[in-house]
Amino acid sequence: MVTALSPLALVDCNNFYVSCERLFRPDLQRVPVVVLSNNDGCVVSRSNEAKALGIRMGQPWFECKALAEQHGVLALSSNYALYADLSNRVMRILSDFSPRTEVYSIDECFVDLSGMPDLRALSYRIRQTVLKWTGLPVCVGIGSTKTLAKLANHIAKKHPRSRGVFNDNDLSEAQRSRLFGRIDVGEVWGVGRRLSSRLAVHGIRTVQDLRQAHVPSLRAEFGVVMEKTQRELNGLSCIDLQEVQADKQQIIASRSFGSMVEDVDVLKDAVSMFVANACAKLRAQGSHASVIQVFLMTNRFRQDLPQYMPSLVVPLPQPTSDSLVVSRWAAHLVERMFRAGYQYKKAGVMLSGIAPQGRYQTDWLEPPQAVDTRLMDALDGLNQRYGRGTVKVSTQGAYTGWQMNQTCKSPDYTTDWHAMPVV
DNA sequence: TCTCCGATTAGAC
DNA sequence: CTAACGGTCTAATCGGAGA
Repeated sequence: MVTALSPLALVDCNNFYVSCERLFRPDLQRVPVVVLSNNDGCVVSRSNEAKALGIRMGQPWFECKALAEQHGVLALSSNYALYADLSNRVMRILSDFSPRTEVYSIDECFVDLSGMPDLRALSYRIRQTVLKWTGLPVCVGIGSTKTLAKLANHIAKKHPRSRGVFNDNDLSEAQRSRLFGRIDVGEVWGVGRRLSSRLAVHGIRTVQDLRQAHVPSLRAEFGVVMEKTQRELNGLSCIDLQEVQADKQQIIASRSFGSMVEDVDVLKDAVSMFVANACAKLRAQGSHASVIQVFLMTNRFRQDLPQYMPSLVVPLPQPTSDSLVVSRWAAHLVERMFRAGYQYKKAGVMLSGIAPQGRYQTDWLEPPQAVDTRLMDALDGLNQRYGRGTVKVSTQGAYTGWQMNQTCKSPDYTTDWHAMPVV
Protein backbone atom coordinates (compact mmCIF):
# COMPACT_ATOMS: atom_id res chain seq x y z
CA MET A 1 0.00 0.00 0.00
CA VAL A 2 1.19 3.48 -0.86
CA THR A 3 1.18 5.86 2.07
CA ALA A 4 -1.03 8.84 1.32
CA LEU A 5 0.60 12.25 1.55
CA SER A 6 -0.97 14.28 4.33
CA PRO A 7 -3.93 15.61 2.38
CA LEU A 8 -5.14 19.13 2.94
CA ALA A 9 -8.38 20.44 1.49
CA LEU A 10 -9.26 24.00 0.59
CA VAL A 11 -13.01 24.53 0.67
CA ASP A 12 -14.06 27.73 -1.10
CA CYS A 13 -17.59 29.06 -1.57
CA ASN A 14 -18.62 29.80 -5.14
CA ASN A 15 -19.33 33.49 -5.90
CA PHE A 16 -19.80 33.87 -2.15
CA TYR A 17 -21.52 37.27 -1.73
CA VAL A 18 -23.79 36.70 -4.72
CA SER A 19 -24.67 33.23 -3.46
CA CYS A 20 -25.56 34.68 -0.03
CA GLU A 21 -27.88 37.23 -1.63
CA ARG A 22 -29.56 34.57 -3.76
CA LEU A 23 -30.50 32.49 -0.72
CA PHE A 24 -33.16 35.04 0.14
CA ARG A 25 -33.98 36.03 -3.40
CA PRO A 26 -34.70 32.86 -5.37
CA ASP A 27 -35.90 35.09 -8.20
CA LEU A 28 -32.23 35.99 -8.80
CA GLN A 29 -31.24 32.41 -9.53
CA ARG A 30 -30.55 32.69 -13.26
CA VAL A 31 -30.27 36.47 -13.44
CA PRO A 32 -26.84 38.12 -13.76
CA VAL A 33 -26.02 39.59 -10.34
CA VAL A 34 -23.06 41.53 -8.95
CA VAL A 35 -22.29 42.70 -5.44
CA LEU A 36 -20.50 46.03 -5.04
CA SER A 37 -17.83 47.04 -2.53
CA ASN A 38 -18.44 49.67 0.14
CA ASN A 39 -19.71 52.98 -1.20
CA ASP A 40 -20.99 51.02 -4.22
CA GLY A 41 -17.53 51.52 -5.74
CA CYS A 42 -16.26 48.32 -7.36
CA VAL A 43 -17.58 44.91 -8.35
CA VAL A 44 -16.41 42.40 -5.73
CA SER A 45 -18.58 39.37 -6.46
CA ARG A 46 -20.15 38.17 -9.70
CA SER A 47 -22.60 35.46 -10.63
CA ASN A 48 -21.54 33.19 -13.50
CA GLU A 49 -23.90 35.09 -15.81
CA ALA A 50 -22.21 38.38 -14.87
CA LYS A 51 -18.76 36.86 -15.45
CA ALA A 52 -19.91 35.68 -18.88
CA LEU A 53 -20.76 39.30 -19.75
CA GLY A 54 -17.11 40.23 -19.21
CA ILE A 55 -17.56 42.15 -15.97
CA ARG A 56 -14.18 41.95 -14.23
CA MET A 57 -13.39 41.38 -10.58
CA GLY A 58 -12.63 44.71 -8.91
CA GLN A 59 -13.89 46.73 -11.83
CA PRO A 60 -15.25 50.19 -10.92
CA TRP A 61 -19.04 50.02 -11.18
CA PHE A 62 -19.40 53.30 -13.09
CA GLU A 63 -17.24 51.76 -15.83
CA CYS A 64 -19.44 48.77 -16.51
CA LYS A 65 -22.77 50.10 -15.27
CA ALA A 66 -24.20 51.02 -18.66
CA LEU A 67 -23.33 47.71 -20.30
CA ALA A 68 -24.42 45.77 -17.22
CA GLU A 69 -27.82 47.39 -16.98
CA GLN A 70 -28.35 46.89 -20.69
CA HIS A 71 -28.02 43.15 -20.02
CA GLY A 72 -30.29 43.25 -16.98
CA VAL A 73 -27.52 42.87 -14.39
CA LEU A 74 -28.76 43.45 -10.85
CA ALA A 75 -26.22 45.30 -8.68
CA LEU A 76 -26.49 44.96 -4.90
CA SER A 77 -24.65 46.89 -2.20
CA SER A 78 -22.61 44.64 0.09
CA ASN A 79 -24.20 43.40 3.30
CA TYR A 80 -21.34 42.24 5.50
CA ALA A 81 -23.52 41.34 8.49
CA LEU A 82 -25.29 38.80 6.29
CA TYR A 83 -22.10 37.37 4.75
CA ALA A 84 -20.31 37.09 8.11
CA ASP A 85 -23.22 35.20 9.64
CA LEU A 86 -23.47 32.73 6.75
CA SER A 87 -19.69 32.33 6.75
CA ASN A 88 -19.80 31.32 10.43
CA ARG A 89 -22.38 28.66 9.64
CA VAL A 90 -20.26 27.21 6.83
CA MET A 91 -17.14 27.15 9.03
CA ARG A 92 -18.98 25.39 11.83
CA ILE A 93 -20.13 22.69 9.44
CA LEU A 94 -16.60 22.21 8.11
CA SER A 95 -15.24 21.85 11.62
CA ASP A 96 -17.50 18.79 12.00
CA PHE A 97 -15.47 17.08 9.28
CA SER A 98 -12.03 17.52 10.84
CA PRO A 99 -10.52 18.50 14.17
CA ARG A 100 -8.00 20.68 12.33
CA THR A 101 -9.27 23.57 10.26
CA GLU A 102 -8.08 27.08 9.43
CA VAL A 103 -10.59 29.78 8.55
CA TYR A 104 -8.55 31.53 5.90
CA SER A 105 -11.02 34.16 4.74
CA ILE A 106 -14.72 34.91 4.84
CA ASP A 107 -15.41 32.24 2.19
CA GLU A 108 -12.43 29.87 2.42
CA CYS A 109 -11.30 27.23 4.87
CA PHE A 110 -8.37 24.80 4.94
CA VAL A 111 -9.39 21.40 6.29
CA ASP A 112 -6.82 18.77 7.30
CA LEU A 113 -8.01 15.40 6.00
CA SER A 114 -5.03 13.34 7.21
CA GLY A 115 -5.82 9.72 7.88
CA MET A 116 -9.27 9.88 6.36
CA PRO A 117 -10.25 7.23 3.84
CA ASP A 118 -11.84 7.76 0.44
CA LEU A 119 -11.25 11.47 0.04
CA ARG A 120 -13.32 11.76 -3.10
CA ALA A 121 -16.46 10.47 -1.42
CA LEU A 122 -15.70 12.56 1.65
CA SER A 123 -15.32 15.71 -0.46
CA TYR A 124 -18.66 15.16 -2.14
CA ARG A 125 -20.18 14.67 1.28
CA ILE A 126 -18.69 18.01 2.43
CA ARG A 127 -20.19 19.75 -0.60
CA GLN A 128 -23.57 18.12 -0.10
CA THR A 129 -23.72 18.92 3.58
CA VAL A 130 -22.81 22.60 3.21
CA LEU A 131 -25.29 22.93 0.35
CA LYS A 132 -28.08 21.23 2.24
CA TRP A 133 -27.58 23.05 5.55
CA THR A 134 -26.82 26.55 4.22
CA GLY A 135 -27.82 26.54 0.55
CA LEU A 136 -24.33 27.68 -0.43
CA PRO A 137 -22.35 25.89 -3.19
CA VAL A 138 -18.66 25.16 -2.48
CA CYS A 139 -15.74 23.58 -4.32
CA VAL A 140 -13.14 21.33 -2.70
CA GLY A 141 -9.49 21.21 -3.76
CA ILE A 142 -7.09 18.72 -2.22
CA GLY A 143 -3.29 18.76 -2.25
CA SER A 144 -0.36 17.96 -0.01
CA THR A 145 0.42 21.65 0.64
CA LYS A 146 -1.70 24.77 1.01
CA THR A 147 -0.52 26.10 -2.33
CA LEU A 148 -1.40 22.83 -4.09
CA ALA A 149 -4.79 22.71 -2.35
CA LYS A 150 -5.49 26.25 -3.58
CA LEU A 151 -4.49 25.29 -7.10
CA ALA A 152 -6.62 22.14 -6.94
CA ASN A 153 -9.56 24.25 -5.87
CA HIS A 154 -9.01 26.51 -8.86
CA ILE A 155 -9.08 23.45 -11.11
CA ALA A 156 -12.25 22.18 -9.44
CA LYS A 157 -13.94 25.53 -10.07
CA LYS A 158 -12.75 25.81 -13.64
CA HIS A 159 -13.58 22.32 -14.91
CA PRO A 160 -17.26 21.35 -14.73
CA ARG A 161 -16.27 17.70 -15.23
CA SER A 162 -14.70 17.69 -11.76
CA ARG A 163 -18.17 18.27 -10.29
CA GLY A 164 -16.65 20.61 -7.72
CA VAL A 165 -13.93 18.31 -6.36
CA PHE A 166 -10.30 17.93 -7.46
CA ASN A 167 -7.52 15.98 -5.74
CA ASP A 168 -3.98 16.75 -6.82
CA ASN A 169 -2.71 13.67 -4.96
CA ASP A 170 -4.57 11.45 -7.43
CA LEU A 171 -2.37 12.62 -10.31
CA SER A 172 0.71 10.82 -11.57
CA GLU A 173 3.76 13.02 -11.97
CA ALA A 174 3.31 12.87 -15.74
CA GLN A 175 -0.32 13.96 -15.54
CA ARG A 176 0.58 16.72 -13.14
CA SER A 177 3.28 18.25 -15.32
CA ARG A 178 1.00 18.13 -18.35
CA LEU A 179 -1.87 19.79 -16.46
CA PHE A 180 0.31 22.41 -14.73
CA GLY A 181 1.95 23.19 -18.07
CA ARG A 182 -1.41 24.51 -19.23
CA ILE A 183 -2.15 26.72 -16.20
CA ASP A 184 -0.99 30.33 -16.12
CA VAL A 185 1.54 31.04 -13.36
CA GLY A 186 -0.66 33.94 -12.24
CA GLU A 187 -3.18 31.43 -10.88
CA VAL A 188 -0.71 30.40 -8.17
CA TRP A 189 -1.43 31.62 -4.64
CA GLY A 190 1.03 34.44 -3.96
CA VAL A 191 1.69 35.29 -7.60
CA GLY A 192 -0.21 38.43 -8.54
CA ARG A 193 -0.15 40.61 -11.63
CA ARG A 194 3.23 42.24 -11.04
CA LEU A 195 5.09 39.05 -10.26
CA SER A 196 3.42 37.33 -13.24
CA SER A 197 4.83 39.83 -15.66
CA ARG A 198 8.24 39.87 -13.98
CA LEU A 199 8.31 36.06 -14.08
CA ALA A 200 7.40 36.13 -17.78
CA VAL A 201 10.55 38.15 -18.44
CA HIS A 202 12.47 35.13 -17.16
CA GLY A 203 10.48 32.73 -19.33
CA ILE A 204 8.32 31.52 -16.46
CA ARG A 205 4.76 31.54 -17.75
CA THR A 206 3.07 28.40 -16.48
CA VAL A 207 2.78 26.70 -13.11
CA GLN A 208 5.04 23.95 -14.44
CA ASP A 209 7.68 26.53 -15.46
CA LEU A 210 7.71 27.82 -11.89
CA ARG A 211 7.99 24.33 -10.41
CA GLN A 212 11.07 23.65 -12.50
CA ALA A 213 12.75 27.05 -12.31
CA HIS A 214 16.42 27.18 -11.28
CA VAL A 215 16.27 27.55 -7.50
CA PRO A 216 19.24 29.90 -6.79
CA SER A 217 18.30 32.28 -9.62
CA LEU A 218 14.68 32.31 -8.53
CA ARG A 219 15.72 33.03 -4.97
CA ALA A 220 18.10 35.80 -6.02
CA GLU A 221 15.62 37.52 -8.32
CA PHE A 222 12.35 37.07 -6.43
CA GLY A 223 13.21 36.46 -2.77
CA VAL A 224 12.26 33.97 -0.11
CA VAL A 225 8.53 34.16 -0.60
CA MET A 226 8.77 32.94 -4.18
CA GLU A 227 11.13 30.16 -3.17
CA LYS A 228 8.61 28.95 -0.63
CA THR A 229 5.88 29.06 -3.24
CA GLN A 230 8.01 26.95 -5.56
CA ARG A 231 8.71 24.38 -2.84
CA GLU A 232 5.02 24.23 -1.98
CA LEU A 233 4.18 23.59 -5.64
CA ASN A 234 6.60 20.68 -5.50
CA GLY A 235 4.85 19.18 -2.52
CA LEU A 236 7.15 20.45 0.25
CA SER A 237 5.03 22.09 2.88
CA CYS A 238 6.35 25.52 3.98
CA ILE A 239 3.16 27.20 5.15
CA ASP A 240 1.62 25.71 8.28
CA LEU A 241 -2.01 25.39 9.15
CA GLN A 242 -2.95 28.22 11.53
CA GLU A 243 -5.73 26.77 13.61
CA VAL A 244 -6.05 29.71 15.97
CA GLN A 245 -6.33 33.17 14.56
CA ALA A 246 -3.53 35.34 15.93
CA ASP A 247 -4.46 38.71 17.43
CA LYS A 248 -4.31 41.62 15.03
CA GLN A 249 -1.09 43.65 15.13
CA GLN A 250 -2.79 46.60 13.56
CA ILE A 251 -6.43 47.67 13.31
CA ILE A 252 -7.64 50.05 10.63
CA ALA A 253 -11.07 51.63 10.27
CA SER A 254 -11.61 53.84 7.27
CA ARG A 255 -14.20 54.66 4.63
CA SER A 256 -14.59 56.61 1.46
CA PHE A 257 -17.31 59.21 1.80
CA GLY A 258 -20.50 59.16 -0.25
CA SER A 259 -19.63 62.66 -1.42
CA MET A 260 -16.84 65.17 -0.95
CA VAL A 261 -16.49 66.69 2.52
CA GLU A 262 -15.14 70.20 3.18
CA ASP A 263 -16.23 70.79 6.77
CA VAL A 264 -13.92 69.94 9.67
CA ASP A 265 -16.82 69.05 11.96
CA VAL A 266 -18.09 66.51 9.47
CA LEU A 267 -14.60 64.99 9.28
CA LYS A 268 -14.41 64.81 13.07
CA ASP A 269 -17.78 63.09 13.15
CA ALA A 270 -16.67 60.49 10.61
CA VAL A 271 -13.41 59.93 12.47
CA SER A 272 -15.25 59.45 15.78
CA MET A 273 -17.22 56.69 14.07
CA PHE A 274 -14.00 55.05 12.85
CA VAL A 275 -12.51 55.26 16.36
CA ALA A 276 -15.61 53.58 17.78
CA ASN A 277 -15.32 50.72 15.27
CA ALA A 278 -11.57 50.27 15.67
CA CYS A 279 -11.69 50.33 19.49
CA ALA A 280 -14.58 47.87 19.55
CA LYS A 281 -12.44 45.45 17.51
CA LEU A 282 -9.51 46.07 19.81
CA ARG A 283 -11.60 45.30 22.91
CA ALA A 284 -13.10 42.24 21.23
CA GLN A 285 -9.62 40.68 21.06
CA GLY A 286 -8.79 41.86 24.59
CA SER A 287 -5.97 44.18 23.57
CA HIS A 288 -4.75 47.70 24.17
CA ALA A 289 -3.15 49.99 21.59
CA SER A 290 -0.27 52.34 22.27
CA VAL A 291 -0.19 54.28 19.01
CA ILE A 292 -2.93 55.99 17.06
CA GLN A 293 -2.72 57.35 13.54
CA VAL A 294 -5.34 59.41 11.73
CA PHE A 295 -5.32 60.22 8.02
CA LEU A 296 -7.35 62.34 5.63
CA MET A 297 -7.41 61.99 1.85
CA THR A 298 -8.73 63.98 -1.06
CA ASN A 299 -9.98 62.08 -4.12
CA ARG A 300 -6.86 60.69 -5.79
CA PHE A 301 -8.78 59.95 -9.00
CA ARG A 302 -9.63 63.64 -9.41
CA GLN A 303 -6.27 64.89 -10.63
CA ASP A 304 -8.01 68.10 -11.66
CA LEU A 305 -8.49 68.97 -7.97
CA PRO A 306 -5.78 69.90 -5.44
CA GLN A 307 -4.53 66.84 -3.59
CA TYR A 308 -3.78 66.63 0.13
CA MET A 309 -3.19 63.41 2.04
CA PRO A 310 -2.03 64.30 5.56
CA SER A 311 -1.45 61.76 8.29
CA LEU A 312 -0.40 62.15 11.91
CA VAL A 313 0.78 59.58 14.44
CA VAL A 314 0.85 59.92 18.23
CA PRO A 315 1.97 57.53 20.91
CA LEU A 316 -0.76 57.31 23.55
CA PRO A 317 0.49 58.26 27.04
CA GLN A 318 -0.96 54.98 28.27
CA PRO A 319 -2.02 51.98 26.18
CA THR A 320 -5.79 51.84 26.07
CA SER A 321 -8.86 50.51 24.29
CA ASP A 322 -11.15 53.22 25.60
CA SER A 323 -13.09 54.83 22.75
CA LEU A 324 -13.47 58.08 24.69
CA VAL A 325 -9.76 58.48 25.25
CA VAL A 326 -8.84 57.58 21.68
CA SER A 327 -11.64 59.74 20.33
CA ARG A 328 -10.25 62.86 22.00
CA TRP A 329 -6.82 62.28 20.51
CA ALA A 330 -8.29 61.59 17.10
CA ALA A 331 -10.35 64.79 17.10
CA HIS A 332 -7.24 66.71 18.07
CA LEU A 333 -5.27 65.20 15.19
CA VAL A 334 -8.02 66.06 12.71
CA GLU A 335 -7.94 69.68 13.92
CA ARG A 336 -4.18 69.83 13.46
CA MET A 337 -4.19 68.35 9.95
CA PHE A 338 -7.26 70.01 8.55
CA ARG A 339 -6.75 72.61 5.86
CA ALA A 340 -9.71 74.45 4.46
CA GLY A 341 -10.21 74.54 0.71
CA TYR A 342 -9.73 70.84 0.04
CA GLN A 343 -12.44 68.37 -0.84
CA TYR A 344 -11.89 65.31 1.33
CA LYS A 345 -13.05 61.93 0.05
CA LYS A 346 -11.77 59.53 2.67
CA ALA A 347 -10.47 59.39 6.23
CA GLY A 348 -9.37 56.69 8.60
CA VAL A 349 -7.98 55.65 11.95
CA MET A 350 -5.19 53.14 12.54
CA LEU A 351 -4.41 51.58 15.92
CA SER A 352 -1.01 49.94 16.40
CA GLY A 353 1.44 49.01 19.10
CA ILE A 354 -1.14 46.42 20.05
CA ALA A 355 -0.59 44.12 23.03
CA PRO A 356 -2.81 42.05 25.29
CA GLN A 357 -4.47 44.13 28.01
CA GLY A 358 -2.27 44.44 31.05
CA ARG A 359 0.89 43.26 29.36
CA TYR A 360 2.84 46.32 28.40
CA GLN A 361 5.78 48.31 29.60
CA THR A 362 4.55 50.66 32.32
CA ASP A 363 5.90 54.11 32.85
CA TRP A 364 8.14 54.11 35.92
CA LEU A 365 7.71 57.81 36.52
CA GLU A 366 3.94 57.85 36.50
CA PRO A 367 1.98 56.31 39.33
CA PRO A 368 -0.04 53.38 37.94
CA GLN A 369 -3.51 54.58 36.99
CA ALA A 370 -6.47 52.40 37.73
CA VAL A 371 -8.10 51.48 34.46
CA ASP A 372 -11.86 51.56 34.62
CA THR A 373 -13.36 49.39 31.91
CA ARG A 374 -16.92 49.43 33.19
CA LEU A 375 -18.15 52.11 30.80
CA MET A 376 -16.76 50.41 27.66
CA ASP A 377 -17.95 47.01 28.89
CA ALA A 378 -21.46 48.39 29.23
CA LEU A 379 -21.25 50.07 25.82
CA ASP A 380 -20.13 46.85 24.13
CA GLY A 381 -22.83 44.89 25.92
CA LEU A 382 -25.59 47.24 24.82
CA ASN A 383 -24.35 47.50 21.25
CA GLN A 384 -24.08 43.75 21.05
CA ARG A 385 -27.55 43.17 22.42
CA TYR A 386 -29.45 45.97 20.71
CA GLY A 387 -27.40 46.50 17.56
CA ARG A 388 -24.35 48.50 16.55
CA GLY A 389 -24.81 52.20 17.22
CA THR A 390 -27.23 51.86 20.14
CA VAL A 391 -24.73 53.68 22.35
CA LYS A 392 -22.38 56.11 20.62
CA VAL A 393 -19.20 57.98 21.39
CA SER A 394 -18.93 61.69 20.72
CA THR A 395 -21.01 62.80 17.74
CA GLN A 396 -20.28 59.50 15.92
CA GLY A 397 -22.47 59.69 12.84
CA ALA A 398 -24.75 62.53 13.88
CA TYR A 399 -23.62 64.63 10.93
CA THR A 400 -24.70 63.77 7.42
CA GLY A 401 -22.75 64.21 4.24
CA TRP A 402 -20.05 61.60 4.64
CA GLN A 403 -21.93 58.31 4.93
CA MET A 404 -21.25 55.89 2.11
CA ASN A 405 -23.57 55.16 -0.78
CA GLN A 406 -25.52 51.93 -0.49
CA THR A 407 -28.22 52.27 -3.07
CA CYS A 408 -29.34 48.68 -3.03
CA LYS A 409 -28.59 46.87 0.22
CA SER A 410 -30.49 43.73 1.14
CA PRO A 411 -32.10 43.39 4.59
CA ASP A 412 -30.09 41.71 7.38
CA TYR A 413 -32.15 38.55 6.96
CA THR A 414 -30.24 36.39 9.43
CA THR A 415 -29.13 38.86 12.10
CA ASP A 416 -32.09 41.20 12.52
CA TRP A 417 -35.53 39.95 13.52
CA HIS A 418 -37.21 42.89 11.81
CA ALA A 419 -35.67 41.85 8.50
CA MET A 420 -37.09 38.33 8.72
CA PRO A 421 -39.02 37.68 5.53
CA VAL A 422 -42.76 37.25 6.18
CA VAL A 423 -43.83 33.81 5.04
C1' DT B 1 29.56 48.45 9.19
C1' DC B 2 25.69 47.09 11.80
C1' DT B 3 21.16 47.77 13.55
C1' DC B 4 16.92 49.66 13.95
C1' DC B 5 12.81 51.69 12.14
C1' DG B 6 9.60 53.62 9.16
C1' DA B 7 8.05 53.54 4.47
C1' DT B 8 7.16 51.01 0.49
C1' DT B 9 5.81 47.01 -2.12
C1' DA B 10 3.15 42.98 -3.23
C1' DG B 11 -0.33 40.01 -2.41
C1' DA B 12 -4.87 38.04 -0.80
C1' DC B 13 -9.78 38.39 -0.73
C1' DC C 1 -28.82 66.25 -12.55
C1' DT C 2 -24.07 64.72 -12.46
C1' DA C 3 -20.16 62.44 -11.22
C1' DA C 4 -18.98 58.40 -10.32
C1' DC C 5 -12.76 53.84 -8.48
C1' DG C 6 -12.96 49.16 -1.54
C1' DG C 7 -11.16 48.04 2.98
C1' DT C 8 -8.04 45.30 5.95
C1' DC C 9 -4.26 42.83 6.87
C1' DT C 10 0.56 40.60 6.67
C1' DA C 11 5.39 39.81 5.44
C1' DA C 12 9.40 41.07 3.04
C1' DT C 13 12.36 44.43 1.53
C1' DC C 14 14.41 48.94 1.00
C1' DG C 15 16.81 52.95 2.44
C1' DG C 16 18.19 56.33 5.72
C1' DA C 17 19.65 57.59 10.52
C1' DG C 18 22.26 56.79 14.26
C1' DA C 19 25.60 53.99 16.96
